[in-house]
Amino acid sequence: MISNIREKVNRFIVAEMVKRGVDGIGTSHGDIFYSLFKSTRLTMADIAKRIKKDKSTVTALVEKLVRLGYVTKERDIEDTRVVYVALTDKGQELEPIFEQISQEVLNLFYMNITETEKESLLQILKKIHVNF
Amino acid sequence: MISNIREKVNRFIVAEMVKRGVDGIGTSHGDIFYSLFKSTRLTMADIAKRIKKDKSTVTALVEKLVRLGYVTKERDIEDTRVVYVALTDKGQELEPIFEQISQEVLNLFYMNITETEKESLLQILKKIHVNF
DNA sequence: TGAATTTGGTTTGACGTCAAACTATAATGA
DNA sequence: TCATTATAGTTTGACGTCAAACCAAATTCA
Repeated sequence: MISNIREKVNRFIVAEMVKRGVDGIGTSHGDIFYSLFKSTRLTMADIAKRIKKDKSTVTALVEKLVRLGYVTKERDIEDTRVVYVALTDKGQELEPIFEQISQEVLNLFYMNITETEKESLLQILKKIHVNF
Repeated sequence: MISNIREKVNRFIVAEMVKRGVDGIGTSHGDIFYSLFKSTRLTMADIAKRIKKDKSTVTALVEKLVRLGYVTKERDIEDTRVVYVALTDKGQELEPIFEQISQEVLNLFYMNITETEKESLLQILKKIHVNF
């Protein structure tokens, strides 16, 4: 059921994005956006850590965002190994849309769920999470 | 958190299988095994429906199980379009191992979770599930 | 200083996944 | 009967994902 919920939520999010004209990006790209909304610029390693994906995965994900014009990559001058990723204007523009979808997802997610159930759920999931 | 739990559970399962000498198969293959433990033989479409994956995905998954010697494919004689998938002896042998891992996962999953919490969790997740 | 090690990223290969196009066979209906 | 439509699977192409190998630059330390 957990797998199923996750799957459905992901599909829902992607569908909502498409509905708002944001096509070709998935929830992992969304995670990168969220990180960048909070930080203006991040290194590849930073992103990998925050979105909990392998660094090689991040290379591919960011590459796509660059291709779509949402972010830019720039090498650090001091340490030429590191690459900074930052949002373009086009990328920035997605923030309100993401915020909107995020709210929508949460509302739908907790629809018909009482506040105490919500608390309870979080508590239990947290326990399960540490079990593994 | 839900994504995270799912991910961790999957990893745990795969690791347990490797630990028991079952290497190279993932949880989706596991789903196919479970279906076949219950049904002796299934068509590709049957499997797709049960494990909720695209039929082309099933083609690939089953192909791998064939390659590893766990299942066989056989065309129906009456309707030559349909293909039956069935476990080999080597495949059958995995049943107890799967059962064992399944128990282990459940135990770990619900560790430190009371029976009422468990009930509650199921109830809430079910609600969320229908929300989407 | 110069070699060894560490660190940041990319490349490559494998794989699960889906959607769309395709093939082949069955079933339907005019 | 034969053309149309439906059904079962496979193929192909794209993509996210990881691990391992790799490259290049920085750091450490002998």
